[in-house]
Amino acid sequence: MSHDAHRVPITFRHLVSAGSLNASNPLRVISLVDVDAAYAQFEASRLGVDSSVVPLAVQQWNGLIAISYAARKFGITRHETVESAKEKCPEIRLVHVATYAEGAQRAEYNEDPSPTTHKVSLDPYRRESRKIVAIFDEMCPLGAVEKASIDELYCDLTLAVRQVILQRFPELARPPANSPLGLDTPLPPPPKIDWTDLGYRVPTEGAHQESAEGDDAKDAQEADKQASRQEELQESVREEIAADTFKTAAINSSPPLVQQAASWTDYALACGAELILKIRQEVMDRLGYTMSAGIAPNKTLAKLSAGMKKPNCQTILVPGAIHAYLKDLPFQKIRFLGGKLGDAIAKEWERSTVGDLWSVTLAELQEKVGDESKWVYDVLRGIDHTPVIERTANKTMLASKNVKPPIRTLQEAQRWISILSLELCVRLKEAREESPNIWPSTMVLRYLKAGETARSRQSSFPFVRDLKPESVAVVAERLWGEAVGEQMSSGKQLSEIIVIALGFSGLEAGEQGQRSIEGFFTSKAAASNAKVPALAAASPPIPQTISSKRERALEGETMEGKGEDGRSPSPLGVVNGTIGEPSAKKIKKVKASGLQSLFQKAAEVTSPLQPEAAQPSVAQDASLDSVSPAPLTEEAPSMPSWTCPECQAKILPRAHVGEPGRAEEGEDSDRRLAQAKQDHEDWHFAVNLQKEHSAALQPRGSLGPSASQAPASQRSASQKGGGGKGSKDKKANKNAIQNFFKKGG
DNA sequence: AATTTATAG
DNA sequence: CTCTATAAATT
Repeated sequence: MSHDAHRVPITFRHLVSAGSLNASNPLRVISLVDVDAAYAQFEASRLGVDSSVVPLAVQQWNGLIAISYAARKFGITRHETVESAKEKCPEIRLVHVATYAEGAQRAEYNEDPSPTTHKVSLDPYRRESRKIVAIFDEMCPLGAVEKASIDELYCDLTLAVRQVILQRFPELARPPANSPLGLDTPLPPPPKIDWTDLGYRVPTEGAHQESAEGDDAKDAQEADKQASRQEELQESVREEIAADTFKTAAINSSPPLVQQAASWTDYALACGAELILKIRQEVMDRLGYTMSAGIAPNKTLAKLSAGMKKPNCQTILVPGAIHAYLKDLPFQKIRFLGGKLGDAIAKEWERSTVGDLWSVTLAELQEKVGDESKWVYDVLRGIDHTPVIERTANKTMLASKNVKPPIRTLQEAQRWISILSLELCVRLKEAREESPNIWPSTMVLRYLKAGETARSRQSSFPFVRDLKPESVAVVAERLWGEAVGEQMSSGKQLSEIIVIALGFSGLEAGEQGQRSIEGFFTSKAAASNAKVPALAAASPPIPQTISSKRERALEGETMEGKGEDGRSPSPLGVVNGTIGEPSAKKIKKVKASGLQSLFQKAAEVTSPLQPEAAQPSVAQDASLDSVSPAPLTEEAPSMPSWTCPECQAKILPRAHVGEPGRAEEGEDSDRRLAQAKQDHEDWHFAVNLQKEHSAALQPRGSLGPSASQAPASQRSASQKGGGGKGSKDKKANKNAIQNFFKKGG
């Protein structure tokens, strides 16, 4: 499937236009990075052992929740019991997660915690996670960093890559002066790429490739077949460990591998790989953790790629490799197809690989999966426009406990509530170190009675600068009382509560927190309680509604409404502010799952420029221009000229030239002015991009092996203890930069 | 505000 | 697939 011929040429606009900064840009570069066996590495580090060599597992009660790669070689897997693991590897180092004990002020590594008295704590891992995220934030100043989980994050490297390309090829900032197509002039042929050290490349079709890295993953997998020959296995594994072990695959040197880039897309991905390599090295240097990464044109493919070579490897998936790779991939490995949706599809068509489903039409898909169909259809073809959302802070935090034995009395309830309250308190406090103004608008108490379904009770939660566990507990107990209190208050114990959870939601970085906070006080002012208003008077005057409705609306439009796409963003969060979405809804909705929004909105955006998979894409860069609504809304439609706020240049409507396939019935000088403005802004964009100094990604000599690390001096700024403030400023600055680019200057 | 659903280690 | 966490839709 050599569809190169069909592919739309990559133009200057794609490289240089702020307006082209959308999910369809062929130079889009996304990465998913995850910490290898995260908890195991974290614990190993804490204990001063090398988790790549020492078989180690993290245990939670009697189960294992993380297995070091060294331990995996013994065939030990997640969800295995401690006993079973010891059988497979008698010398395995087992570490129990930290726990909160009654009366303690914080989670600790207790000797032998019991589920009857302790509560598991993942706090230490969240802390490490934050450190890692901070490094990414620091080193990806131009792109969004989205924390996907405690050990995974996405980053959008598109801008950083553009910057690198423009630094290396300054002449690309402007199309040739005499080019009639202007920004729509195709870029010159792409340069060569030195793949040395950039990671494993998923083989492109036809061409048999060698891995630039070791074959660690293969070795790692190899031992996974256990059964009766456990002894031999242990033996062989030991030898293996003694012999070589963990090559620092991504860092080792391999014979130079220089190739002509198949396209600028490939070159861009290679640049992304350089960046990720450096960040991974930085994380290794500062924190000592290995990570695996995928570098690809979108989130789905980046995630798949990251899983291909582990641990400590990064994988690059270029367009030319997508088709062959997806063809035989079990489709249920695709993100979000691993659950019920995937099962439903598998059952309906009795297929298992992505390629198997290529023959299913969109219409057929719609019949069975309704609103998700477009997303599914696209993702099966390697297309995924979901944006990387700048988000490193959580919106909710929940501390839950499966209580054994079940709670039967108020005293027992209070005991667990105090522990859960403490944990929430600790976590909120730590979250505030990063976002000082963050506070939860709501507190939620969830509980599960034996044999029933979960229930919950919630109420608004007041802002308190110096939050104490007791304060949290007061609210929690009130909720408890409302929920089940009466039944057991008088000592008569009824229902058995087997799960109790306490959480915060509506966690918002008070950007303009002041206002919000004031609003809270003024609206509920009443409670004349000085410092700890509502809390002191726990029961009666708790504010009913902090109604963050306006804030949500605001968030939806301000932040996400823009998306990366200028017109139809598909943020994970926002579902309502859908743009024009008339048709999509009518189809029967078999699933009605929470994925719909995500899918359908992402799908909405057609992606003619998508370099991915079998897309016989059709040309129409035109959309890029229509993407700039800004000038139209902010200026009088009839305005014959526009003055650049940046340089005061007076811009006149663009002359009639170029714009193939776009020759509408002219007359709209407005449109041409908008174009001219866009071009002008693009120019600023390019210039600024060239000026900007990327701390992380320094251009390395044309083709040589990765050049020296960016001098620490250049990026030092923050990082030290007082990280709180520093990282905040950093983030603000970053947002400013991003906004600048999004608005086109 | 309450409840349910989906997903993922 | 023990438990824990998160996001979001529905009502």
